[in-house]
Amino acid sequence: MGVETAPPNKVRWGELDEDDDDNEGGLDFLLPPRQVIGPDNNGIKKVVEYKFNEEGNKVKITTTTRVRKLANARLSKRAVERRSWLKFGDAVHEDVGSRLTMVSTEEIILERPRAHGSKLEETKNAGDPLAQIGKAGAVLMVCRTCLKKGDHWTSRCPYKDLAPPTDGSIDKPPSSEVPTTASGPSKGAYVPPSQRPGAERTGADMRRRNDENSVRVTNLSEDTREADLHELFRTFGPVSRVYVALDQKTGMSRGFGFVNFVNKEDGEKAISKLNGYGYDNLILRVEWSAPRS
DNA sequence: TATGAGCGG
Repeated sequence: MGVETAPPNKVRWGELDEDDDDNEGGLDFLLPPRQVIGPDNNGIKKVVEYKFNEEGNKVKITTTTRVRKLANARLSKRAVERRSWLKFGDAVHEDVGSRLTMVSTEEIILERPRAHGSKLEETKNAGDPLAQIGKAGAVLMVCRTCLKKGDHWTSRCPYKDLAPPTDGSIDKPPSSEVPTTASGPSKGAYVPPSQRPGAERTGADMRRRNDENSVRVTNLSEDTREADLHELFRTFGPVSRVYVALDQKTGMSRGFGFVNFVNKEDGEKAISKLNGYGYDNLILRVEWSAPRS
């Protein structure tokens, strides 16, 4: 009386004792005791027990099981703390500890970007405050070279090779001690060799993108490298960039590439000389490239 | 087979 008992049907299978399969016969006292080894660090638990089988022979039974790692001992302090948090949302109706993970059935609408200025966008976004963000973003795009707003990034400035804006233009303090790139190198400021007056545009500068005078080369053999293309095309004049399209996954050449010439005439020459030229067993196709979208 | 990668304030 008054003894606390576990509620019926609330027994967890994992806590069940495994020796509820007593063999009738009552000879079990003749057997060595049951041994439990582990669980070890990998959660492997071994149970060695002895029984009489149906023919009355003594048999040894070894059971190896993987047990769940004992929870709180391995949890961080923070994780233990989290367990006492109040449940919220749909989970308030859940029993404590009944579920660690909730599956959200909430519907999440994802906006599909649409071509700018398409009819659908115009009508759908009318009066939608979120739609204004895109326009605000355009205003944030201010070229640091020519200061034009909403047209291009600094790296794409059509005037990037021309003189930078002079002092006295917008937003500049009249007499500033602060060295600026816009007003040319200040005394003693480091200027990379590639940017010193008279420096030739080669090597490292080739990475710099310039879509002008871009020549597309197709039907390249798969082992053509950018260096090979450069060798081949540089004979016509200074080359500002060489690119061989590679497969993102395999790293293999996709068989085409681009060569940018500093001077348009050199591109013309290259096209007229190299288009149809046999290179590595293949006939090259060389033509002006369409600007990339 | 065939028109490049990535970086933003």
